[in-house]
Amino acid sequence: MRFLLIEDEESLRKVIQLNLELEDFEVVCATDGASALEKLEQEYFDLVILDLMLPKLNGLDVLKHLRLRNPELPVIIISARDTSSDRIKGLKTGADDYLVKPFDFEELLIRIQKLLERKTRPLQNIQTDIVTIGDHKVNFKTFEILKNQKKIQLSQKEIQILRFLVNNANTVVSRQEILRAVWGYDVFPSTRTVDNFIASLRKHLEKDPKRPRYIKSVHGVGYKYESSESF
Amino acid sequence: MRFLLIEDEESLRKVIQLNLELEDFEVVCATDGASALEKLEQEYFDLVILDLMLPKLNGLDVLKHLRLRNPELPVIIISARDTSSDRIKGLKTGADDYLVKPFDFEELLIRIQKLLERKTRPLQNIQTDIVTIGDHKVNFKTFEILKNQKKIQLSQKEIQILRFLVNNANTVVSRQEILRAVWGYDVFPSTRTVDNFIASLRKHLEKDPKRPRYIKSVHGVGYKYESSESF
DNA sequence: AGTTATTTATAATAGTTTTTGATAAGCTGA
DNA sequence: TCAGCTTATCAAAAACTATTATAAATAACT
Repeated sequence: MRFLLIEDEESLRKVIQLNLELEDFEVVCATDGASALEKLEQEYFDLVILDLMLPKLNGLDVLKHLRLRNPELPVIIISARDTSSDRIKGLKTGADDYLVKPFDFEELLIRIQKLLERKTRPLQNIQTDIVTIGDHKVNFKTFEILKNQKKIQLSQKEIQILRFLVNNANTVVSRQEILRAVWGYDVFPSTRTVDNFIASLRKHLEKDPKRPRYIKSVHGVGYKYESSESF
Repeated sequence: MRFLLIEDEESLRKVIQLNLELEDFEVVCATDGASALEKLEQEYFDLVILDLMLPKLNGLDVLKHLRLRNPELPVIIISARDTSSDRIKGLKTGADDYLVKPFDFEELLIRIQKLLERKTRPLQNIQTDIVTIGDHKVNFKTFEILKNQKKIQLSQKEIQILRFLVNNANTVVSRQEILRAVWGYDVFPSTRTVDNFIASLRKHLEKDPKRPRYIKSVHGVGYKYESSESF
């Protein structure tokens, strides 16, 4: 689990980070609103801990911006402000929980656990081994595509990327998400690499790779596998 | 939706009950721990609001009993006790949220809504990701507009601005607010840029872009998305 | 080791989106 | 009504993103 901790005050940040790491969470920190948004665009996180009083861009604006792209990501606000209207404002803007400073680390931990418990990705993880895409049949078990009696072998990375796209059918996924899903957390090649694999998947699957019917690009965001109608 | 409100102090109980009923929830009350447990055995509830200081059987014990039978039922504790260890004890015993008295009714309502949302998440999300605007359907997940069987891809900024407008339906938002929410960083383009995106959204969504029905201009202030259900 | 296939990087080109600025049109209040 | 300010529209420039081909690095196989 990877968290983004957005907190400008150094001592508190260090304490929270250390404690979360002791609980075996991976913690990335940001110390102001602008850099937090940058990280949110570029990396994947499972949960965000957000201080409201930040330099450059205040916490609520960070939250608004984040929610436009990512309506699901669990966000816990930590703030010294403790009036009812502060809490209401935070929750209304889209935070999942609001914790008043100073707080016990244990309470933060419990609230984190409660949020993560609920986060499950249902439907999309049902894995079938053979998927029909147009007039091709993809066998994820044997790494083959069957196209009018002809078999084509896909490579490891090709099939993994295709699997990820198919699992998230009709949803736009960013190159970062693909990298994380296929390569894992640590060592990434560049996002251009993803483009190359997309190109070769299109060569295999699309009648006209220049006008893809199934693997679509979404400019500025990523790619999307389109199966049926998405409405 | 049927709630069980467990609170012995009459005036507070009445206030909460009345307000929840105004929100169209059905509210059943219990005034002590024993009768609360009895009701929980015999009737169905979608959510429980639980005061901790109760005659006969204290709130935490009620919660313990309840959880044995019903590990999923959302429970919100309301309590005058406000130390960290009280809150931790409550949450650890299995409450989903903990609200300190005195509280604004609005905050209780928001927290209730957040809990109920999560319960029904899978289905509800599909609904909130697709919004109908006139005879168009906007899919915020795929960045598309469906307009008599035709799909149109929206750009990133277009969809984000539209989402912001829709999130703030029937409220006037200034260009500055749009810039802050969508661009976020400290270097902004001019507010004219917003006008351009509004124009292109109108081109997509409005029958007659010169006489917009949904995305209205409010002279001197900004724009307002007027949802069809506002009257 | 040598050969082949796969994966990653790079760079030029093509394609889109975003921004700007100029001008026209629209509102508002004295 | 008219002056002064706000908003709409358009086209062109700038900024950014995707695709493609090609080549280098790595791994896998015989």
